[in-house]
Amino acid sequence: MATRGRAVANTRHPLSRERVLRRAIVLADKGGIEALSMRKLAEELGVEAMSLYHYVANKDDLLDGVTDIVASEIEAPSPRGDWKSAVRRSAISFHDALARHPWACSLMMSNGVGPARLRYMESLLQRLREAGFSPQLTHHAYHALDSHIIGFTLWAAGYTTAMKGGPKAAETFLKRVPVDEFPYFLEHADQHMTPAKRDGVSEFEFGLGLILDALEKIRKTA
Amino acid sequence: MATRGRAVANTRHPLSRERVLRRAIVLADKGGIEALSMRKLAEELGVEAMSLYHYVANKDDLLDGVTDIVASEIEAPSPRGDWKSAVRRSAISFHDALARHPWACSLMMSNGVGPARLRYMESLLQRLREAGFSPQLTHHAYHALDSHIIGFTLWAAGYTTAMKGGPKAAETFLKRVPVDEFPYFLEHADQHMTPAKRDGVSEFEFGLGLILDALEKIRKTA
DNA sequence: TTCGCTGACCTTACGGTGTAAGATGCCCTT
DNA sequence: AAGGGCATCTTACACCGTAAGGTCAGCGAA
Repeated sequence: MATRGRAVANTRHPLSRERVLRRAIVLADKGGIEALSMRKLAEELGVEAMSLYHYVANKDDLLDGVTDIVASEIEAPSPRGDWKSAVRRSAISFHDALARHPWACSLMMSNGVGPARLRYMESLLQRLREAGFSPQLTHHAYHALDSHIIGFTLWAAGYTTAMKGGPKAAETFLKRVPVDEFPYFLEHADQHMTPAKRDGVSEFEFGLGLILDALEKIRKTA
Repeated sequence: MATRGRAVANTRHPLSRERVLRRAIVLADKGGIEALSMRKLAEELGVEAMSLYHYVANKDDLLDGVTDIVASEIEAPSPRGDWKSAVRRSAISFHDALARHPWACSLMMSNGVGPARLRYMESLLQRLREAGFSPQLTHHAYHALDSHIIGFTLWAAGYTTAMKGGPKAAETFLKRVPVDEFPYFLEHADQHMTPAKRDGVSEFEFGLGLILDALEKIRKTA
């Protein structure tokens, strides 16, 4: 074997933290966060597991790294235009980034904030303050928005993975629920299965609009 | 050894699914969800790991079980009084249950809905419908509330675990953030560290009130 | 009484995980 | 040519979930 057992790919395309993190994202996107192990990631890179430890301190560090890359995909709110549509656009881009990488939802919460996340937070807080929100109201607005974005997307991630394997699994579950005992639950589930029974607005954007409108009202009366 | 190697505790207090699940909750409350392993749980019960498989099908089944026990701690909205305070009370009790068992947040999302969760959902949906919400608005209201409750509590869980080991770790992190570059972030962090700089309302209840008020407004105009 | 069944519990084993410690050997500088 | 740095590999350990099958107390039937 060339270079006597040393992985050949590395000589043409050496490893780097960037490359390790990128590949980790690909792996997690493909098979979920539980499919991302040091050994599998190393194999994907044509390398042994322990070699990765020259680029990440440990697995937590790796997770911090990929989480911040996902955070870097969030679009900061534009400083121009009205605050509501700027914040709405940014929130939707946050939601989209998490929808692309569903495994990142819980990491966003549990892990520390990296540089990209920090920049996003700063830009959102600044946009709110400059729109005339008080420090206290900004504080509360930030948390209301963050909770909604991550909470909703986490729900959506669980929902879509539960729907994997065709809708037949879901149907057989629903068949088991007695109609006379849980009519409203079944009505709710039905609205999920047949989009025609909902209005056009997505669940995410409805809740987002709710929060933005309520904030606007408070801002004006204050 | 009495009974020739068989664990002695069991003869006085035999195992049962209930007992297994209860102990699992105690273990998770103490050391987080990652401290809950089949082997440690078995040891806690004075038994070998494989014995647990007579009471749970596998670890997922165990997690489903404990999740539904947490769900059973949620207080259903009262059918009396105005819908807003009934739903608020119920949402707060949901938040409290998750605060008692922070590890349950993500399980609530990823795992299937058990009987207790089903009853909670039904009671909330019913309360909304009977307050005059249309099926569509009920659908959206449910998701807005759920997202806020779970999203916020998940954030709080991560925040408090990050604060473990005293506030000195957080302080040294904040010291590293340049004041001139991230003034609004630091203002926000400061509001977390010194409660006096916030108003009296908790972040959770503020966002909850926002959503409830906005829903009430829509309900009345519709 | 004794047989045999049942079912609760245990033993062993396998393939997976993260990672500590140290060996190896290429490349660059001197 | 000698030597050092450093990227990579090897080996090893403790832990994980769980498949397969063994053991034995207690009980009902003969």
